[in-house]
Amino acid sequence: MDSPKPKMGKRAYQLFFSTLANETRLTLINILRQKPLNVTQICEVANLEQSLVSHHLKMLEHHGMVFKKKEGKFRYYTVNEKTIKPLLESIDAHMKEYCCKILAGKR
Amino acid sequence: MDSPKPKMGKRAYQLFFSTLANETRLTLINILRQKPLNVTQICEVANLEQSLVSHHLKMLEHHGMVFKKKEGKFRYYTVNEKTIKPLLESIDAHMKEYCCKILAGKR
DNA sequence: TAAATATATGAAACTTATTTCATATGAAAA
DNA sequence: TTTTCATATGAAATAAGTTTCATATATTTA
Repeated sequence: MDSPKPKMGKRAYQLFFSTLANETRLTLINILRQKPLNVTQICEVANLEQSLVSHHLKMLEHHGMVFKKKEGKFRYYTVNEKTIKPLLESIDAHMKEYCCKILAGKR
Repeated sequence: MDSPKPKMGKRAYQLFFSTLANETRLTLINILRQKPLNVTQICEVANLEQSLVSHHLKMLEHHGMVFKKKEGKFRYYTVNEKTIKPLLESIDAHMKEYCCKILAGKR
């Protein structure tokens, strides 16, 4: 007996996807996938303003997609590999088939 | 040698996530997960206005997440199980750990 | 302890997405 | 062949999300 109904509320999914549905946040995630960095470093690498980066990191952290570690006056952020890796793999698989079609219409 | 860099452009991911980052579209996907339905039927089940549903189905189809099949004057929509199933599984796994935290702050 | 550095945050300005409404198109039924 | 039913679509109205700016807080260094 397989249940086609979702186990979590729609709202939870919606928040999850919304968190990733933003180019700035995806940039941050990809930067952090290489290695942990503090806010200032992230700003440099991403070439983005500090307050913008902080706002987005906060959201990512709040949704469990990155972790924050205090170190003196610095805050080091790391990506939640456990979530992000399999997720991006699922999506890559989908993209392989539909990416062109998707990107064609937009911009 | 494992590449931590993504294979697809950020933009593609962003579009992918945006497509799912909407409660109405998630509703439609969940309805279609049970079985294919035409637009009128979807409207009834979801209790949503026809034009709203059509707008969203169009986007879902455009992004390869549902398929459309003509049948007389009806248009039957089916969910792309191949994409949606593993995707939602990844997310459920993440949710199991972070859902409470996430939902606590919002609403 | 005053100045400097790192990060966070609230709110306004701005941008993008969603919904609604009116109407168009296309197929089938009368 | 007109009417009805099913679906689609453009555009205005509305809502939600993002960025910026000014400033607050916290930690170190001088």
